[in-house]
Amino acid sequence: MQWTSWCLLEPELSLNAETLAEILNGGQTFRWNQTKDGDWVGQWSQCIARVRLDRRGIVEWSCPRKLKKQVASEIPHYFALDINYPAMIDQLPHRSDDVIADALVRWEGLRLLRQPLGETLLAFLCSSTKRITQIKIICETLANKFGEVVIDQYRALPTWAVLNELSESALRTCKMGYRARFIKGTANILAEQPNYLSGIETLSFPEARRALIALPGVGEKIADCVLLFGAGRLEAFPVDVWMLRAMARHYGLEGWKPNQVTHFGSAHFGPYAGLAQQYLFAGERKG
DNA sequence: ATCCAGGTATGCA
DNA sequence: TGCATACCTGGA
Repeated sequence: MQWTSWCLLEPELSLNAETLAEILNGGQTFRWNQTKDGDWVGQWSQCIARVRLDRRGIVEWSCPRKLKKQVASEIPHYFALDINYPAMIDQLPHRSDDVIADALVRWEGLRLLRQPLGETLLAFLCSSTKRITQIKIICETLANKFGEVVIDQYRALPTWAVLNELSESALRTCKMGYRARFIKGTANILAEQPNYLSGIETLSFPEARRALIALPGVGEKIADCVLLFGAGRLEAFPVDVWMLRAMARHYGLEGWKPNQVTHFGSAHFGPYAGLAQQYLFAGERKG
């Protein structure tokens, strides 16, 4: 396959290799893999792209020639280059909170990708009690078995319409176990209510969260992940076991329940709590 | 080998 | 409302 030459992402994104790995392979997306030269290759919707750092630590990208037009127009949105990160980061309580202040330095340049809502929902429905590597394998298997070819061996994740045509046992061949029932149930609802997902974008945060939780297999944690990673709702503060550990350690919240921690997070970090969550999460995984 | 994982739904106090 | 327990199974 023919790839375009490398170009800089604009406006420029400056970060170190560890932070780039955290963005692409830290658990917000499951569709990026590192090649032997250290480049990253990833997919979202009908896009395929490569990403790497230049000598100065600035992110550059390339894509299959045939997709140049589409990827060029979508990649700025995907990497949220139109979002004013310095302004958002400045609204986090870094002046009074050394934990977040340190994390902002340690993971400078960390950001939330803006992923397609349907794909984000699918990936996180597969995520319960699974490690990142396993979630990636499930997504890859789903794409390989049931996804549409984009180019050559690259296949997109199956659409919800396609998923709705599959049997639970067909889904189980993708190594997802009991999660197949949830995907089947959700696919059924989305097929009967074609505007369900797009409608979520128009709802207030609490309403959107409730609408997601109404889907089988979606609880509070997955709903918050879908809102944060797939709907640009930066006030979402997903709390999983990692975040429970991080918040217990840094803020003395030993023994708190997940929804108590969610409440603490939004009260303490404010409208961009999800961004703070991402910084703390990176630190908890990597120390 | 065998154990457990980035949760959710369900049933029972 | 709150807390156990089952649910699948691949990969560490």
